[in-house]
Amino acid sequence: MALQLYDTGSRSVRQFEPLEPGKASIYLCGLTVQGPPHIGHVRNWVNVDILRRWLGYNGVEVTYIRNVTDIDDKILVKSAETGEPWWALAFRNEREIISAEQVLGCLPPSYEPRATGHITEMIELMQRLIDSGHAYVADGDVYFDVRSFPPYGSLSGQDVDKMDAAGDSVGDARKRDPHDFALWKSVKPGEPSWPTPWGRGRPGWHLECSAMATKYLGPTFDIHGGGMDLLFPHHENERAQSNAAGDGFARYWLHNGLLTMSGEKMSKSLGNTLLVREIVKHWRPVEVRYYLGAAHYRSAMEYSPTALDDAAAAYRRIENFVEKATAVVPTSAGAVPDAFGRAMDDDLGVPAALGVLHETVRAGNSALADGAKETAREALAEVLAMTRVLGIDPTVWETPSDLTPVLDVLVQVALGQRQGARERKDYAAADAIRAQLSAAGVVVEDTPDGPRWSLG
RNA sequence: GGCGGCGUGGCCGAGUGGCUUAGGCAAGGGCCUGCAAAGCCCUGUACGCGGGUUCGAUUCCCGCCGCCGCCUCCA
Repeated sequence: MALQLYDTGSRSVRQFEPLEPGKASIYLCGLTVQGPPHIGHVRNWVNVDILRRWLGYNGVEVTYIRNVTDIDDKILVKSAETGEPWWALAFRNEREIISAEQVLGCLPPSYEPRATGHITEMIELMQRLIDSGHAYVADGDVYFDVRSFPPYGSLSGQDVDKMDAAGDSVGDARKRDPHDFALWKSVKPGEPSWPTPWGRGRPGWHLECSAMATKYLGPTFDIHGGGMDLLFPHHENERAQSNAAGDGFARYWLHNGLLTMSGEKMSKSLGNTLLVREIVKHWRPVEVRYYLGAAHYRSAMEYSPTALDDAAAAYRRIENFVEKATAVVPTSAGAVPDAFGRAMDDDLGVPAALGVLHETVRAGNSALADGAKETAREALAEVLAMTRVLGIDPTVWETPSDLTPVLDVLVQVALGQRQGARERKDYAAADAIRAQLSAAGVVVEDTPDGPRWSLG
């Protein structure tokens, strides 16, 4: 396939050539399960989901790993505050991640490894780093020696000598260099710990991703993703650990633009979060998904309810066409238009791809109006193919309830009466019926083929 | 102080050295409709500011202003 992706590592758009033709391996930094997921997190998942679906459309088999960080400082702090065991708190939030992802129609990862389940792999990696002189032990902590790895900083474009030192590092005599970071933290009273050759303790944040990515995807794999905010230090450190240990690690680094709210990054620390479980109370999940996926994945995005309303309206336009066309010229998904494919191949140009989608919808609507059935059918097949790639296929998202047939009978009775009134030219009575239905959420439209109703 | 990015018409959001009016939403006009709704057609004339390069810049270069992210946990 002709997919090109912007690779942060080389700061350029590169042809995507997987390690193994026909297959692609993707690692995404998941969440530290200190809290439930907000829409900034899901934006990232939706974008990866679209990448995955596009690869799948092109016949590429994807292995997708997204980790769960289920042990870290914040989880322990929260646990101490509330009295809920750290593992219960972590698991509760992990389950909500899975729920949020399902609600927004993301295909589940191939696997979601937990940090606490991979201590052995982390110890092995640390041992390799210590043996090769890239890590050292100090008072039961294990640190990565950044000066031993000259490329350190090049992924994120940082120069160690010009960086501010981490605030908590100043005066820390255990570190050889203030920029050294902890691979492993020695045990503190009351905290969970695991045994290592250097004493008991728990993993630092960066180590786990290297250990798990290479365990499931191999020493070298295709794509490593995550939010832009993880580039430094997290991804820089991951790459340093793995490359220093001799692993090729990620071949393409993809970074997702951040979602801001009131002009600031949406984040748990700042407290300006909008949770997935909250937003889906106000908008249908597919509309939320359309909204989150509509901007280019690398662009910054400022949350706005108005923009969400606009996105919902845009999605309904597609949905309306699919409903109408399916009733007249039913068909299944065909191939996507070339222009759509070119847009997607260009670093996942979803905005441009949506342009093609909407143009196809317009052509389809025109064809329906003109009675050009074959043209309409072709448009529908294309629209279904495109919406499937974007994960917004209306025929999948439509969830008729068991009561729909019952409701249909009742609405048809009312519509029959309305038709009678219209034929008598008693428009006041006809409109009264329509108004009553509308008040109950049943939207009635008159079409050349008779009235149709839907739940607005 | 260092690094990266952004500033497009009412809003969201693409893109390019001179025909693309990208696309969506909203608005106005029209067609259709008993009236609506949906749909279709038409309309807005935009690229932060100041220079420079060029026959020509929104698109390239320089400076400035404003905004965002990272340099500390964070998708």
